[in-house]
Amino acid sequence: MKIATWNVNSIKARLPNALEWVKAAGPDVLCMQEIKCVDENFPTAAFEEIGYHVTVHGQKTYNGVAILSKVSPDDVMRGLPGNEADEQARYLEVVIPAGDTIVRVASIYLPNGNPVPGPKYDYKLNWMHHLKNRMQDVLKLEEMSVFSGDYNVIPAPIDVHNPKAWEGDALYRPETHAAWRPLLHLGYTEAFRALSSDPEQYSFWDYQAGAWQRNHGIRIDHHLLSPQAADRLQSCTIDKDVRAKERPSDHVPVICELDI
DNA sequence: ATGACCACATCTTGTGGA
Repeated sequence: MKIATWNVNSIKARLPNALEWVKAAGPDVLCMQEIKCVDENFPTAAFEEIGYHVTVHGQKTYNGVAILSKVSPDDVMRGLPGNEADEQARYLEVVIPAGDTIVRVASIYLPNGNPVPGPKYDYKLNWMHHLKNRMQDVLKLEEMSVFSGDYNVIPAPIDVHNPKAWEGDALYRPETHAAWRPLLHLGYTEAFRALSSDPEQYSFWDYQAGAWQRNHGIRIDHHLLSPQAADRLQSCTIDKDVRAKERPSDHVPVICELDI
């Protein structure tokens, strides 16, 4: 089973690119972030035509997450439990039937958090706390589960072109890492780094300053796997060629393959 | 050395992204 995550930076702006990529890559599940539209405006029919079920948790102008899946999800949850007051659409969880088993998949758009200090950073850390609670509860189910998305966390110096330049940034500060590590300590495996120690592997390049051409990127799009899923992990790849397309998103798809 | 982009809203400019 191939599970992909991709921050598309507006599904309306990215529709031709997204359709082309989904057709070519054929993921079983695609977690999207920053769709930037309400549920009714998501181009559902276009993806149904190429064989996908579409589940959306949208929002006008900002944020918004969706999950495409080749099979119809059994169960859907919008928003993080215990965080019902959150106005921002950043979390969508589904249960995907897979033969005689299931895989739980969440699409995550974790807040950016800049500038620091300030309410946006407080919101980020609070959101990460709610995410940890959910991941802890899901772990108890002892299922294959995959939390995929734009975490807005650069895990380590190897994951950024110029670590010095990011010191103090909400994606890289000590408090952010202190909120990220507990997700792993619960027992989750970050798929890409579990399989590769290669440097200069990024999932985001800024539109500005020729960041793509110079490979000045950061790795912030991740898959966190429960032990049951991690035991089946076959590969995790970054589809960086997508960044060189016409009118690209600033993020590229990251795909993990599970032996299911 | 410096600066460099893109998407959205109902707008020719401000906000947000990372």
